[in-house]
Amino acid sequence: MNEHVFGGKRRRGGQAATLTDVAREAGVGESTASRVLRKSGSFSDQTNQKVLEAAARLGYVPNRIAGTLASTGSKLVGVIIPSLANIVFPDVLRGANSILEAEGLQSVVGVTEYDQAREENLVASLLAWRPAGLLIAGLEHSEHALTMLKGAGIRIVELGDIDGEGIDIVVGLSNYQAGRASAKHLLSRNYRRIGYIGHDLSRDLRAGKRFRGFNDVLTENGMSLIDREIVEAPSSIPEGRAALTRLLERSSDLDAVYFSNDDMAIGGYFHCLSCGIAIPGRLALFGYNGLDVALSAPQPLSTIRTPRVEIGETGARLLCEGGPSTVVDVGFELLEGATS
Amino acid sequence: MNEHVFGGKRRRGGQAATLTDVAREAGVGESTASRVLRKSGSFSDQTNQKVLEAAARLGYVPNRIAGTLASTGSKLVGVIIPSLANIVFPDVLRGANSILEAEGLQSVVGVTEYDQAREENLVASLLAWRPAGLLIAGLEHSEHALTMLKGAGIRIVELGDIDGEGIDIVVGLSNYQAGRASAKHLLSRNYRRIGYIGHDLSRDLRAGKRFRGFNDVLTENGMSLIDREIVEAPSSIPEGRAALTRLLERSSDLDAVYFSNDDMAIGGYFHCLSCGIAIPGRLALFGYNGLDVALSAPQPLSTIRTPRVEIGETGARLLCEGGPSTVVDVGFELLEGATS
DNA sequence: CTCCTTGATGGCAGCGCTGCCAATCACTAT
DNA sequence: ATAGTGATTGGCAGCGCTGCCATCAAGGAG
Repeated sequence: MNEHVFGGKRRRGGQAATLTDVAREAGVGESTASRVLRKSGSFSDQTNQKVLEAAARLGYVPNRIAGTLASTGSKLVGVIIPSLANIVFPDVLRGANSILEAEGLQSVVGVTEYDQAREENLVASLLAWRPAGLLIAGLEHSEHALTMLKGAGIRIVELGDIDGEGIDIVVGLSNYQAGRASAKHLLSRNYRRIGYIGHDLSRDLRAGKRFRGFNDVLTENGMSLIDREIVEAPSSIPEGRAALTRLLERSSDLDAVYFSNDDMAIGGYFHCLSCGIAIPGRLALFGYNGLDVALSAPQPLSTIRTPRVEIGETGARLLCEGGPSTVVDVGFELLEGATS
Repeated sequence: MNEHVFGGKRRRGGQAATLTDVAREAGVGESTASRVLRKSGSFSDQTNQKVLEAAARLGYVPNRIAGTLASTGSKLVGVIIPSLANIVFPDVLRGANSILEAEGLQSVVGVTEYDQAREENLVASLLAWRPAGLLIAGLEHSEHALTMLKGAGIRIVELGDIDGEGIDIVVGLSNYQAGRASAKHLLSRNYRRIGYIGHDLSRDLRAGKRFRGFNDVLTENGMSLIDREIVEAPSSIPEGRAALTRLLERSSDLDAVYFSNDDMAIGGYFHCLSCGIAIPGRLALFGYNGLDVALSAPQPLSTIRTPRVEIGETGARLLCEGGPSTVVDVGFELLEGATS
């Protein structure tokens, strides 16, 4: 009765139709309507049609909140990443999302800005949604976050890094080894006066591991960095450009610079192009990530390609498959570009 | 009793503690425990402490699914964007997320890949979570999606585009006017033999509107495009580079090229650097978006800066504030770079 | 001394749905 | 005719929490 007072399509003034409404409209029981709408169990063609029509007539949108509470386990997956400011984590997210979507799962995204306290809060709020699983970048978490993650009783996938101990599933590559490989490459090309340009290493721990690997190789060969320039900011092309300018003002005799990632390195490359610094003759540049922009430059950047989309995909796939805890090393590829 | 059989911290073999457990452990009623944990209503200091300790002892994580069902309205906000493949939408997402997080809201993200059918599915699945609001890129939606959005009874914010009719709140800029401004700029610099390089216009409708604006200005001035090269793929730097190569093979006498966005334009710029094509003397380039990489290049790209993070922030803020339906034009800025 | 207010608390319905179980029906096997 | 089978259906408890209401003690006002 009242329904028609308000226009016939909705109950009480604009409130959304419920399963009960649909069942009543179709003249069937609640559970029958539920079965039809979820295509589970069995029902006749006639019933199927009646329910579907009723649902369409009422503009019914199922309430997954209620559905999730009533059944077990939600269709949400938490994704916690450090940053959206460059393309690296969007790539990971894209890979993960493509798999999750195909499995009928929805991503709830949190961004930590490389801050462990923020990460801890995000872990708590995402777990409160009782997600089916959680994807989280990196292996280092606060003690409390670790406790929550381990106690959540869901699959936890840690992404991007395998240098350390994981909780459950780990998909990534060795940043330490990537750093080592970069140093070996530069040494094999006979660069000896090497500088480093990096960003906020205390926060971007994976960049720190690369730096350590790089340094270790230098030390093992009786060498050390000539100079370094660390910016207290997230990595970016302008920061990289400014940093190389400063570094070369101090140490003009460097013959190679290792950058914390491709963003910084492309900035450096642009500086060299602007100032007519010959590459790689006068100065070699080496990056990390293998971004499009670095590979398409007039001189492709020497860098390490990381399979970011694949990391997201693999992580999401393992999350869904429910196998045993594992560590997957997706590896990396050193690209001998034209800048070294 | 049984609790201790399984380790004392959790009920029945690993299942998460509930509010009821916490209340029992603290020796208070359910509603009292609920009030303490939400810091709403009144309770004594002593009760406060008892409940908090009990919760910590049990490792209690509130179940927001149940909380949302019991109360009204969730703390989720749906965000629907077309792509994660370049930095544009991550920027918007970043802006939105920063505001939402401060308001205690969580983003549920969906990616359409510029596909309206996919968008429709995403609208349905996100609305099923009964979000507090929905942010969605663009103004063009399928008829069914439109019906769902209008009938959802929540705030809908459409982002990035104001050339068309919105549902509720619209935050963006006029892509059509941006296209016009780009054409006027090139004409004012006396370029006359202009080409266009674009990507998949039937899907990226905002790029299509820019193209239309650009073309309209040419027509109004009795001119038309000399040639165009459209790639059937998402925009990217390598595609832009390849497209300019092809375009110049066909029409070597162009004096300017308008690109569908900065990704494509940077690709073109790299091609010119590689082939020694003088910029802007021999060929002018014009893009769209004002990406970092374009502005930091040796010759800053002539382009239009779009306030992407601000669009996300403003959209999220208006969503939270609950004011009247509005259209916010955030505007754009034409950057006279060094490539025109 | 009674009435009213205030702070603190517990009980319980019910949010909308799913999962279980029982009931019903149309047939088929004995 | 009786029991057995499988497909189809409806009823209802209950997921974990919040919101409302009732309760109770401790004052303060009249």
